[in-house]
Amino acid sequence: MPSSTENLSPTSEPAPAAEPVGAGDPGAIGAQAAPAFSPLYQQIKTLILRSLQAGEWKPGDMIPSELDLAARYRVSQGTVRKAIDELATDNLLVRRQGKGTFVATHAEQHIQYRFLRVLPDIGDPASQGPAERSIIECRRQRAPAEVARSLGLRTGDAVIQVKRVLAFGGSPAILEDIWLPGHSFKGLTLETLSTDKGPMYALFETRFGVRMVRAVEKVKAVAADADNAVLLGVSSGHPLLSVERLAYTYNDVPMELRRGFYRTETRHYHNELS
Amino acid sequence: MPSSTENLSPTSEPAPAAEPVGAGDPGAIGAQAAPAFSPLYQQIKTLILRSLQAGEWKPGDMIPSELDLAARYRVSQGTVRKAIDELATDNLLVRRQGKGTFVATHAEQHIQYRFLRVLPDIGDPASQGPAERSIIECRRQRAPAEVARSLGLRTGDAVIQVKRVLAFGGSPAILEDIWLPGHSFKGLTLETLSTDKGPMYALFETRFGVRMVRAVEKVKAVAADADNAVLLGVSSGHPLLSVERLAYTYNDVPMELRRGFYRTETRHYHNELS
DNA sequence: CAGTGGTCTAGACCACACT
DNA sequence: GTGTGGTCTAGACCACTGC
Repeated sequence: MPSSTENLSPTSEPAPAAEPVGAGDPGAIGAQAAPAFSPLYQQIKTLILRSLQAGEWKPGDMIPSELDLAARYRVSQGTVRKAIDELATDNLLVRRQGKGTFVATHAEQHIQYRFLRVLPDIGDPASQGPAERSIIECRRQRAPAEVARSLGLRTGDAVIQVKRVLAFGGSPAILEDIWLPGHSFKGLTLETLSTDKGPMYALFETRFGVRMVRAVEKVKAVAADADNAVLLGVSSGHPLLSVERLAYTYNDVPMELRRGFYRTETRHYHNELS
Repeated sequence: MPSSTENLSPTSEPAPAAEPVGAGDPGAIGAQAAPAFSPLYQQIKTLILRSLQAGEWKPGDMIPSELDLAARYRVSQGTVRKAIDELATDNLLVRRQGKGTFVATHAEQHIQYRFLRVLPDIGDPASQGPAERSIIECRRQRAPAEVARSLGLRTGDAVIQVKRVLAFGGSPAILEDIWLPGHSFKGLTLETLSTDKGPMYALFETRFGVRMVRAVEKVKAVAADADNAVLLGVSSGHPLLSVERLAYTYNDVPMELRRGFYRTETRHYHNELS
């Protein structure tokens, strides 16, 4: 349990005498017509996000109670609640009644890889069992132009490339190429990846302090080329789903580019619209 | 603007003397251990949903103000607010500050077909221009087993099948087969579809009172068969994205089954994960 | 100006989890 | 029991819209 008063163990927050979060003087910053009005709860949300980025609370950790945070930021519980509500619907935090509010993590993610949108055509999601992963290669290299651009690097910067195959029930299903900024993933080796069990994104959290928060995917239908065909056990020209993913950490910083080829004869990419 | 007091023009709601929405006696219904506890705002949400289904407020309409609804349901404004908040995040309602809260609609849906997840690989979304639609056929027929099962009908029940092609810049891009329950779409003809401008789902709202609320899609990569190849202007065997959509109205009632084949050489299916 | 949604507060009470 | 999040209320005030 956290210490009773947050102020007794000051972290990076202003001292007790601090202001109630920029109260009462909206628009004093910009000289121009920028409306710049921001609700209190939004500002609180930003402060919490900052603590998340700074690693003050790590994935899986319980954050201070709403009352503690309200005292710390000098606002009412309701305002903190609204800030946390939004962070929770963004999947950055997880509320657990009676227990507390926790930093979301890719480990223990109920019963699924969090971002993997593949389901078997028939049977329940669990029927395909866990994915069997085999790393084909993991090497440090210079970023090709396109990869660099996506990751916000310069061409030639160090990146780590991982190539792997996922199989279900012994049958290869997904071939993935993954690019990671070398700077943030120093020390990632084939050995590390091979010994690890559990989602790759969970490994990123524990070993590199990188938490993937959201991602964008571009899906296409393509014909298998010779190399992919061999690795996936299909004939050349076979239709495959091409899934290109850009994953972001906090603050919309891109941290992973992933290109996957999916066999979809007995499974599909699932999506919900609303 | 709505009349000042809702009670003076009672609709289907209980008279003024009614109870405050099942207050103070939780669990009095079931004899068993069913916890059955439901927050007040959830009950309000259900009541609002019921009014939406019943057509008391139609797509595009403004619903009564929060204060009016609070009076009508005998709860505080805050409780109504929370109910509306959830309906708004579900895209069933749209809040407009200073104006009111409105029933969401597929017409005027800012600047896009609401459920079409296709974007050009390069350039901004608008660069592909509006889709050029050509209806190939529209016929009433008996539901095949699989279609009937998806739509919750019996095999052989009347359904309307629509086949159409969407093109961008004169180049065919999407071939769609659409199945609709005949019962709910009486009078839908090729003529109707051809003359109409605007999203098909908007037409469904105005002409048939059917509003699509959410949908689920299954995406696969397939090879074009002879027929599809001709209609899409590709060679047989060409990789296509197969997108199977089941769309639902209020209350999770399935109302449309749609199977699309997408050419994805210069565009992609876009998806956001979080 | 009045009417609408949006924010913020303060306090009471409920439901749940751990000890 | 104590502490946590969850619900509900009531009222004050702000921001935007349109008359």
